[in-house]
Amino acid sequence: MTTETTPSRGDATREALIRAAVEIFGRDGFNATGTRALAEAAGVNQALIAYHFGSKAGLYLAAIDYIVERVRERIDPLLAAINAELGDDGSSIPRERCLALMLQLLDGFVVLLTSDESVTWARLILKEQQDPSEGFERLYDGVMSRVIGIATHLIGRIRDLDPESEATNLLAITLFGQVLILRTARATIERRTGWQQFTQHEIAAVQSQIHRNVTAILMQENTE
Amino acid sequence: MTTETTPSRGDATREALIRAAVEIFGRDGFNATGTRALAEAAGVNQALIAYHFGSKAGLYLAAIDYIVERVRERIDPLLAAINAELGDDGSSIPRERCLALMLQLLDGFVVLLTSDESVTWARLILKEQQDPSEGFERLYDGVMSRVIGIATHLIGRIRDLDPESEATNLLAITLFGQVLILRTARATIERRTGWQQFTQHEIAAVQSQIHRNVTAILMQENTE
DNA sequence: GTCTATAAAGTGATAGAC
DNA sequence: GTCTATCACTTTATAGAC
Repeated sequence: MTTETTPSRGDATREALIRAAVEIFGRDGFNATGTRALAEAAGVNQALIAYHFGSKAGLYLAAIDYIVERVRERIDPLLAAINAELGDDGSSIPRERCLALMLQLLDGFVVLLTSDESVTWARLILKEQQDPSEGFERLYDGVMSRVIGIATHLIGRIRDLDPESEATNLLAITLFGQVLILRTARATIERRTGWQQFTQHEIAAVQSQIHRNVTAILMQENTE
Repeated sequence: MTTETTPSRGDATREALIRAAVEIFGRDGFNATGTRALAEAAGVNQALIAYHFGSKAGLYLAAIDYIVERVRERIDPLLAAINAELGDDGSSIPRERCLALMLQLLDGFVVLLTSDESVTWARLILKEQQDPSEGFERLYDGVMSRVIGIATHLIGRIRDLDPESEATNLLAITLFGQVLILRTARATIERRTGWQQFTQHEIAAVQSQIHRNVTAILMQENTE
């Protein structure tokens, strides 16, 4: 009657395949991943991939959409809170408060990037950054543009810059670079710090370092 | 007579295969890359991969070694110059000079990471960071450990920290994160800045931003 | 919606001629 | 050192039974 139906057997199959796809596509890449490996990991028959998603490529895009949804579940509340405080044109907010919001945003990203699930997501997203496919559009529109958009907005207020300018975007990018390195240089960080996984201690250490760096960068006197 | 011989036909085949391997393994990953694609890109016969390198895996490791050599050609002079100035225990060097050396090191990395060749290298290295194979050992020992080793040494002098400590390594990692994001978030940066490639203007913009950030981070008053 | 079976094309490695 | 031809598998997608 409506689009809201009770979960059917097919829905369970779709879900199992998508979870397996995020894991296996992320690890091996699209071309190196076989439909048999996907089906086996999901515990379903190989022919069901074509039935439910049309093709291996269809399953891949479903996996990308799944990642976007999971990431947005985590960051949308944070982004909404910042947006609400910034308001339509609440340029009366002091820069110290904007810095605090920026640090909150980065803290959220540290937590996200140190979560176990993010290992798999990061692998897939990194592949799309190096060789964008149709999936990158969905990642960019769903996650990246929203996050950097807020960050440039905050930075614009803090340092009295045009949020759309090349310089502001570049500054935002270098700030996030400090956090994203947690996943991009994964193996090297394990070697240098001995960290095998991120517990409360490691997360706090990273957040504290990021706080010091970002405060120093954004609160320094104007130069040049 | 000696190991120094004139280049033979086989040497040209080896070189062509390695160049093709860096390109194609980097783009598609090890498992998704076919020996026929490698041979065709190199303009040689498919059977010559097994003849010269034993297997597809042998060619892959030769490609990793090739990248390590090319990167070291570029960074070893810089590292040697810094090491020479630091000396055996020249703790008399002022921290301002150490900051200048740190900025030189990061400038060199900006130039390296904005070069056309580095697009391909970065793809392969990123894959090894996410899923380390035997190749990662060679990358880490040949490049990463040397670079971060120097950086933690410099940071130790500038901020009076133990170069081996977790905190110093974490600080060094966040500094390099600002630069490495140039390649890791490749597609997003193109979207936000409109930069299609890195010319003199883009390189200067990045270096200038990194200078401001790193100076602010390393020269701030001690906190906490 | 799920299964088995299979068609058509692709895989890495190798044998053997030159 | 390079070639062709081929072996033994694996691949995606689909046809058709249930």
